[in-house]
Amino acid sequence: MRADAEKNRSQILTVAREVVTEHGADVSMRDIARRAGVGLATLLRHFPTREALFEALLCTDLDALTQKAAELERSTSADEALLSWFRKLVEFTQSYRGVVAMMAAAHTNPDSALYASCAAVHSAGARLLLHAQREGTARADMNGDDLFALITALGWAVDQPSFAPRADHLVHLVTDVILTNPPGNDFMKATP
Amino acid sequence: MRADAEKNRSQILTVAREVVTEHGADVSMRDIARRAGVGLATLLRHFPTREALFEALLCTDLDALTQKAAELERSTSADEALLSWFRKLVEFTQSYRGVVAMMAAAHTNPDSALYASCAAVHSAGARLLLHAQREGTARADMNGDDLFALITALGWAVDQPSFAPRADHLVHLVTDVILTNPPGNDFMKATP
DNA sequence: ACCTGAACACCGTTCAAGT
DNA sequence: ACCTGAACACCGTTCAAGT
Repeated sequence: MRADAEKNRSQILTVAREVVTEHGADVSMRDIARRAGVGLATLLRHFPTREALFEALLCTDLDALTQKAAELERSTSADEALLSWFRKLVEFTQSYRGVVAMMAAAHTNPDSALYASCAAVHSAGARLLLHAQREGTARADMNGDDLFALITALGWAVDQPSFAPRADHLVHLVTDVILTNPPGNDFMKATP
Repeated sequence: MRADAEKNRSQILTVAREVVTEHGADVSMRDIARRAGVGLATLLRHFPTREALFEALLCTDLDALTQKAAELERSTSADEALLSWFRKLVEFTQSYRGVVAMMAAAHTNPDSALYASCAAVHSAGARLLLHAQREGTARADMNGDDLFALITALGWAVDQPSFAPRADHLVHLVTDVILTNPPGNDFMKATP
């Protein structure tokens, strides 16, 4: 890549991170190009689609998540690994507003620039689930798709301003359903 | 309202129902106006926003849902009432693609044309939950917001093509978390 | 090679001009 | 009263023209 092209590319990525952090994943590509000081056409040749841009923005974090899954699998018990990875992933979905919806859409069509990363995260989660199921600490009537659906659904809900305040509690509720013997399962005595 | 205006209004509603059923809630207002054979400006004066249009499209069903809650509260046990109303509501969210996201957004801002209906549904659900909690059949550490969040999150997930096939099972998983003593809770023996 | 402005077909909003 | 076409400011896509 030519030097000026490389400079444009990194400039775009830096600015995109700022703009998206501020205005969410649905911000117009034109705005990003404007704030990066390049033509819209230039932005679109570096990143032909919005998802291509986000693939570049997220790949580091997504790779870290798949790696984290393997790491947790080694270091702790299967149920704890699943639980804390679940939390990590939900937390990740909050990195930018609207990014969960994009990932869920990408998960559907293999042509998306985000498809590969999503698939990797998906199977990393499926592994953790399977492991916990073999030990009997995760409920047996679930598969990787269910896990991914619950995580993204949760991420989407927490994305909504009206549900955000209950975020931690909602995570707690949903993780409860996954583990057969959740830690501190004393909700009968708890109060809202 | 003048006779021709009334005719336009009902024509718009009929056509909108068709178009939205086919293309989802995000279809362009222009398309609806086009297929209804009226100018775009006409459509927009009858329904100034997309949400105003949907309020008209959904109000019958939404009213039915709030009424159904009261009906169930009388006719069956608190946990069964909560459970079957939950299912009804999730089912309703599938009436048009993308309608859940709109309702969740409407739930946030009181200026939305859909706000009132959403609030009514919300409090109907909260009542059912409270009733079941008093009997000890629904977990105590939940409130109406959590219930609404779980339902819409589930509706959103089922809206995604990749998660749709697991819809019934996902509903089963999430309802399990709400009831303290779910019916047929034998998931340890079940297989995916 | 790489960048860019402009043309294009779309969107929802607004309003002056028609009946 | 009600309807409508058109102008407007936006969007993402595409491409011929520039360096």
